[in-house]
Amino acid sequence: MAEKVTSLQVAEHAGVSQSAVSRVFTPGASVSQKTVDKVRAAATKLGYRPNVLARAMVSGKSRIIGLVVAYLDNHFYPEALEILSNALQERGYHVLVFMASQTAGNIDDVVEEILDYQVDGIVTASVAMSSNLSQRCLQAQVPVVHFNRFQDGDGVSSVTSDNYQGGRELADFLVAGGHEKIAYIAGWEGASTQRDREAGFRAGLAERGHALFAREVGEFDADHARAAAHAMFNVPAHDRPDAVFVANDHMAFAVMDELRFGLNLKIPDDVSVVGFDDVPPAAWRAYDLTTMRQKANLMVAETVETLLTHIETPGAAATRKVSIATPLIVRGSARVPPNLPADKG
Amino acid sequence: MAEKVTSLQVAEHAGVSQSAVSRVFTPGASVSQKTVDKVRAAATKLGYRPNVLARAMVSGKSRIIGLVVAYLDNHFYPEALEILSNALQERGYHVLVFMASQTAGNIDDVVEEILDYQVDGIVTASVAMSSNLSQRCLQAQVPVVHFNRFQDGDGVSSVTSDNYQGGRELADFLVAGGHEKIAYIAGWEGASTQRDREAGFRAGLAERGHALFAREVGEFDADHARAAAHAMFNVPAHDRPDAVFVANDHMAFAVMDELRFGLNLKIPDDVSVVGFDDVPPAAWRAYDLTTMRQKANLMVAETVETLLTHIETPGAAATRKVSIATPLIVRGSARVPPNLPADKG
DNA sequence: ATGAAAGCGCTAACAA
DNA sequence: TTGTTAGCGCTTTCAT
Repeated sequence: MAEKVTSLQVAEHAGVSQSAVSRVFTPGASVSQKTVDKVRAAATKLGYRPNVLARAMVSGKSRIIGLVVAYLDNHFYPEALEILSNALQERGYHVLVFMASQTAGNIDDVVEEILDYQVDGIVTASVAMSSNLSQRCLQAQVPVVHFNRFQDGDGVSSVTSDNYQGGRELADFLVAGGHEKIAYIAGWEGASTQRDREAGFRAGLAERGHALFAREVGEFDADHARAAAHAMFNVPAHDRPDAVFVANDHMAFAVMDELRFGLNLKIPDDVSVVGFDDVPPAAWRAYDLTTMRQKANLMVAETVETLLTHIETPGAAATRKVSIATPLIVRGSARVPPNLPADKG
Repeated sequence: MAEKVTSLQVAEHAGVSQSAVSRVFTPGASVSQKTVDKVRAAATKLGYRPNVLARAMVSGKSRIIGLVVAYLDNHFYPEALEILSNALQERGYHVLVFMASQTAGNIDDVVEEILDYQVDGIVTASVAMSSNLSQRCLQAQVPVVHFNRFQDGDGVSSVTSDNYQGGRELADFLVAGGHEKIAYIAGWEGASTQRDREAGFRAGLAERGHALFAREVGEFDADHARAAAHAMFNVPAHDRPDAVFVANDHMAFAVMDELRFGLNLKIPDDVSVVGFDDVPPAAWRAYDLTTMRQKANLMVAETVETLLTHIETPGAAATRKVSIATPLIVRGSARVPPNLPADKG
């Protein structure tokens, strides 16, 4: 029936000092078995549990990680969030969510708010930070890891896929598949993922004596992507690409729908489509999308590792820029090079 | 360069008392404009921001809402989470995420952990709580709202769609469409949403002189659903249903894929498929799924409203059981009754 | 309107 | 190993 049980009450019940109670609930502390027993008994009886906030105040460790995330409609992020939250939970941390509207200025306010909660660390998912802001976190001693966004300079770590190499291999794959008119539908131009994927893709094409045949911008948004596809493909057959790399799966689905149902093109007979991410719907039979897989669990593992290292050895750890290889997942949405068997992932 | 600025430092800089600083940052407090100016100036200069945790300790209000969520793969939940987090953020609250593994016992531990953070309220998304646990929250004075799960008794509020009525209208729709052999693929049997949708569906069929032709269980899981569809439809044509209601969209996509690509059936010519939720992929042309829309934003709005009412008027507010109507979204995956024009939602 | 003083519940020296 | 004593940074009486 008690509304709030404190360590002091437990102490009185157990006939020990308040600090004894504290020690019982502090992993590495020195307490006799007898004290432990008495305290545990009293605690259970009263329903006592340590107040995390009070602990945070004095210890300076809140065991809260702030997560800044911009949009959850691309299924890659919910997936990552689930893995991240689970991984941190196992290590005794929890995720406090902050939605950052697309608004540029907004992100600054959001970070300030996060800092107000005395978080032990910050993960930004697909959100760039002004170096001004990075400074602020640095001086507040709060380590930051950019997830799925590369940013150089600053003292911030980042974990990304090797987007450049991924783009390049996609170019290889399409050229090897015998395509001649290869196009690209870009994501939001402010994103490092977009930049790197495109740069790698162009480099790959160039290496094999090709160049981009057409290009539109999809902004990482389904509606924009659909419009981009329409503009790109609603042209005389001669001007129409025979392959297109769409900068992420989320857009690729909209593109495929527009091509098949809007423009009556056959995939991959009339046009090959490849994406990037390998989110769950990519494996659905209705899309069966050939794509580069972003290994979400590996990316999260590196993120957690980096963050906790910085938290637990303050100042000591160097900023890391982790880049993770993306395996090509060959499915049915793109014509396959003769010697490469399709593998239904 | 300062690492942590306290109100005391600001006070010294501004030449006022520490409590004056506190008052400046407390909305309804009485301070002279002069003091406000001095303090604000000093605060800005030093980069001071109030420590939310310290404030929480003394005021008893953490402005943290604990969210328990089980899985994010059904796109309905990320969507809801995004709306929820934004709505709370606007009201000055933030969401602390706790993943509850499917494990039954786990949920108890998770709730205890949440309570440790002195949250002001708890939202459970599609997670049931033992009444034992509800008690615990009640006595801790922490209001709980079940999102998308109905639970009677206890002192917990809940916000759901009107799943019973939704199921019933789906039955109406399929019968009116001239279907004779109507089947159902169930979700996880422990879920109130599953129970209510099925009960409503059966009632609707019965009212019009029909009965369930076949039934399988999909557990709200794509793989199970696929297997269920296979078992249900891989039979002689005579025994095959001509319509199926799948308990949520997430499963319906897997079912559609199995029917079309696994068993070579035409939708809706050979079989009509309807779902529940209206998650984004339902509108994708490759699925074009007729479904009942769960109004996520309305559900979230009610959840927030309920929760904050309980938080701000402790004890006073009555527990609410909100139920929200689900409009039928008619698309192309089901044969349409003659007099009802298809509306491409 | 303002300052002094008393905690919120806890951890971390410091003695003993 | 244990108890005593300071605070962590803030809000909130209570005087003034």
